[in-house]
Amino acid sequence: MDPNSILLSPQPRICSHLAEACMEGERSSSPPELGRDSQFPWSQVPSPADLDEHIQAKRARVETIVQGMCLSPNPLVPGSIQAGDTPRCPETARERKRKQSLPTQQGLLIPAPDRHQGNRKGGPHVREQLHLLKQQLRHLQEHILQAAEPRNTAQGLRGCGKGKGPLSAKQRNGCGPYPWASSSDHQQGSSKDFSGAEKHRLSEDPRFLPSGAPASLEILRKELTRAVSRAVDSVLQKVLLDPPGRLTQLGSQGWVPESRSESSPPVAEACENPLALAALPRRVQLQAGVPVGNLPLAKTLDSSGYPISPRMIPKLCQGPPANCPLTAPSHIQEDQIRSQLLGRRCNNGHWSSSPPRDSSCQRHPSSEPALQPWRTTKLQPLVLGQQQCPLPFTSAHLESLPLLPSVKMEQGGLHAGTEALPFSSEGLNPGHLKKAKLMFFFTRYPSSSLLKAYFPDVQFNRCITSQMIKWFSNFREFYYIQMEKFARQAISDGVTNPKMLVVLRNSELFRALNMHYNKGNDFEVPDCFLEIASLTLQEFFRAVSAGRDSDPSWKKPIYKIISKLDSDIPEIFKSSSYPQ
DNA sequence: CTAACACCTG
DNA sequence: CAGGTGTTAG
Repeated sequence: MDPNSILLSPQPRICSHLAEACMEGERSSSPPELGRDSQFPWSQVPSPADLDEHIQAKRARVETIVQGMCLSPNPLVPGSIQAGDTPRCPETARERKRKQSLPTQQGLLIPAPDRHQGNRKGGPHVREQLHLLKQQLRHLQEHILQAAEPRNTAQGLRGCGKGKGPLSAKQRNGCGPYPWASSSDHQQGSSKDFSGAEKHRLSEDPRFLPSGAPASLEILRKELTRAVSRAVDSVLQKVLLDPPGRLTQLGSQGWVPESRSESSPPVAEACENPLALAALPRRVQLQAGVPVGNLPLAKTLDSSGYPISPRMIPKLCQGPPANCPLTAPSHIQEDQIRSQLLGRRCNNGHWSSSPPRDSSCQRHPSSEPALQPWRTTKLQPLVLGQQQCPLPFTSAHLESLPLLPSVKMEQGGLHAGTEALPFSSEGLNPGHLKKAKLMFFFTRYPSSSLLKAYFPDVQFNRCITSQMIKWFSNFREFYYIQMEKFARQAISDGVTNPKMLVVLRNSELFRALNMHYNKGNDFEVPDCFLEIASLTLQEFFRAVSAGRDSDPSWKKPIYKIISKLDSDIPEIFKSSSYPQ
């Protein structure tokens, strides 16, 4: 058994890049600069003594962690490494400062396969719910209208429905006219009169308010809007989420002996189900940023890789083409070599509502048979189209709903009617934390402005902002610790080629991360995250292998690289009620 | 001075 | 995860 074959690369689904320009702007304008120390003092040589102490301490810490791992078999990839062969577990490891309670409890994962709360019935059921919600909404609407009667009779609200006036424009042209509609929504012909436009007007057009309008009406209106937003969101989420087979393990096939890593066609193929996906409404395809696989990092390896086939740059939904960083050949100052990394940006984010049917499918670009699925080093890049990507459901649409009431009406109580969502009226709640964690899959270094954009229901102030920034800092800490830990583990396991280190969904590392950021697995971790994770792991591996870790600041270069790999976050996250 | 980051602790 | 600390940079 070749110790080098670890974690084989999953055929990443293509990530879509439908990004929203807005985010782009923010990000680019204020790239996550690792704090102020962008210069990476690693060049400065600390005093020996000092350095030693420092390193010792850190190493001890990591080793402690690693040691913990030693207790659990097959740290990297289940099956790839024998339980017993973790050769050297640092004997020096003491110093259990952090209680890194790495679960390792695979027990938790076991139930995963079947664990989806049976929401797979995305079809009729959901449709019904939606229909119902619509009716209710209509009733409410009528009530409101009656209240406001005096004024808007003239406008004839009824009629405005068809004029998808204002909103239609906003409705993400290109993404389909039914922004908030679920796949099944279209069909409901009748319900159509109650289009987003109508709702939009109702909630936004001030003209509908009786001039002298009782404040209560205003409040009612907002509440209604909000409730509707949430309702729609939740329904959509049900449809979109439905992760029936996520996480199903690939089993030991997760990795493949190096020897065949490049060419042998995976036997386990089996899964391409474009059809299923095709059925989805607007599949949003994605793109993937640049393959991470061959990051030639220090080696200048092939340049083959970024094949971003032009076809891929489709203008998918919203995103102004401009952002398709796919081709980004950016050359970065110092890390010219790693430039490729930087250019990539993946945005996909999908809840892959996973292919309705065979969920357990391993992602393989079915349409691109030519690519060798196993290629650990070349993460299958862009195979375009990809029905693979199960429809991320460009929330773009949704966003318009939930955000309608941009009005920051979080004036204290008043959300009486809505029990469910814990939307905040102040401060951060668990829901926000959860959302932040999921966002971490896309962005490791969110700017405060980005956070503000994605947490519309939060009233930011210094404290809140700091707290959220702190969250991400903590997320990163955990992330990097894991990376270092696994990188060292790989080294001790005899891995020599960093390219062999790829984070797969069935790897221990992935589990650890997923457990931390996505407990419950109710979210499908985007492939781009796996790529970033793989890359991070490789970087740590290289650094440690090269003995760079003797430098007190050896991680900074890695941080810098990673900080540039944030992806765009799916629009749905902008919904204040997102994770529900 | 502040924001943001990393690192350490509890 | 929150606190605390030290650092950097604007």
